[in-house]
Amino acid sequence: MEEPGEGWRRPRAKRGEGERLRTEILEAASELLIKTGDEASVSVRAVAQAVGVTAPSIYLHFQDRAQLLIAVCQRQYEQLDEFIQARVNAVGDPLEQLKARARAYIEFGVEHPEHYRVLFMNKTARVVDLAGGGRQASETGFHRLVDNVQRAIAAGAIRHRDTLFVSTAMWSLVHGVVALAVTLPHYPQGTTLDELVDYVLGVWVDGVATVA
Amino acid sequence: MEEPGEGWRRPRAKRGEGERLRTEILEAASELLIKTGDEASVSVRAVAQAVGVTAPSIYLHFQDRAQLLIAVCQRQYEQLDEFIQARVNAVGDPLEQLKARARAYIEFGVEHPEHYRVLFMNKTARVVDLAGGGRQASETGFHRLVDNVQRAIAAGAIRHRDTLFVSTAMWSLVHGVVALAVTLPHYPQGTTLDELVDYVLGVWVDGVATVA
DNA sequence: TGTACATCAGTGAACGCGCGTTCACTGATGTAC
DNA sequence: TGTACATCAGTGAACGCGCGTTCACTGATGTAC
Repeated sequence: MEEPGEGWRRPRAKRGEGERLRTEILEAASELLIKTGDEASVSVRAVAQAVGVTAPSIYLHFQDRAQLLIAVCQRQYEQLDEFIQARVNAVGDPLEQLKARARAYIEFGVEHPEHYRVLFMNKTARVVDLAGGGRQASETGFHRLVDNVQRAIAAGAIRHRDTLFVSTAMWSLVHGVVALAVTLPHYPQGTTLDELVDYVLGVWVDGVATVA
Repeated sequence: MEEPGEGWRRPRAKRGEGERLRTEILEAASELLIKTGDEASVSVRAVAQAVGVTAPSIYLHFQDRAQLLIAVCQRQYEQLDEFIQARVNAVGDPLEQLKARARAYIEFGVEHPEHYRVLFMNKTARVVDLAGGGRQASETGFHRLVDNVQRAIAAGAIRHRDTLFVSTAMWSLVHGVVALAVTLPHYPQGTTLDELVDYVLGVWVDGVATVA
């Protein structure tokens, strides 16, 4: 934070630099989401105050609060995608890639719990809006999984033939782990998350190799 | 509904029948949760209006809004437990019981999506509060699962020895399915939920039999 | 070099809303004598 | 059988709050002549 608390007022941007505020708003909203851990706390007024600007200024760059939140998620979604790809690309074997993908997804979710909530656990999960508006960025995530499953099937590591079907099942599995982890304070009880993930993925790859 | 809309006012209870209002409040709150599909819409005022009473009357029976919501969940939690036990008791084999349990859990969640959200997907999941206040009702659910896993291990259907560990993993699996089902409008894509559940459970019981 | 003007990045005040909660009260119901 | 009284199940009005959003505006920055 360079700004000193409540009364701070951001210096006005030079001409032509109006877009800078947009970025600052997005960053402040994202920070606020992390800090408060609650989507409801990311109000137009709170974001404006964090940036050091009055509330109506937000509307210079976003149509309304909903669009602001979608934009926040768009960014986060892209970061999730990058994070996963970096991990996956470090591995060669399709099945190992699938496991690396799952681990990366879980790690990212656990480390950005409130963003994960907004993206995948909200009543109308933001990932859906993303699929509407910024189709490209949004669909990549799941389709990369589908591709990965495809390669794993081709390599003989997965028996079932419908890639979409297997991908959906696998997403459900990892989502369950993340969703409980970001929700229950004492999860997982009596063990570590890593151990649990090892076990779950172990069971999964074993079963998926033989079940049709 | 016996009451005709907005202007309705519930006749006042006879002396000694004050507790009746408590039940009516709980029922109205539960209905409201289903109808609006949104916890935020279950406001003290909205519940009061649905019952046909003024807002302050709620405070005759509940300390505050949070306690009201907890009580709503308490009821729902008990119903979930009953529903699952009925299904499980219709089966003999421990592993089949485990599958029946999973299916029942998923079915209940999908058919009471908003209650499921409040219980298991909220930021501070209500199941946690329940564990604090009404420990008995709350802990039963998970411990019945642990018992079931224990029996399945004894029967040789599951290899891993730590029952709590395996139970946590299994809960994560089924939670993932329910959580996505109550969140994504087009889930699961290109197939039915039943088919998906069959596959997921098939993979699970296969893997769990051999993986340590 | 000077000045009138357009543009741009915001501001300040206000709107109406629904919320949880408190407080002093009312009026029907039952009870004691 | 009649009446004073306590109790109980609510009511009505008000509190202060934060919210999203709109609207008319201001004043610094750059541009044209």
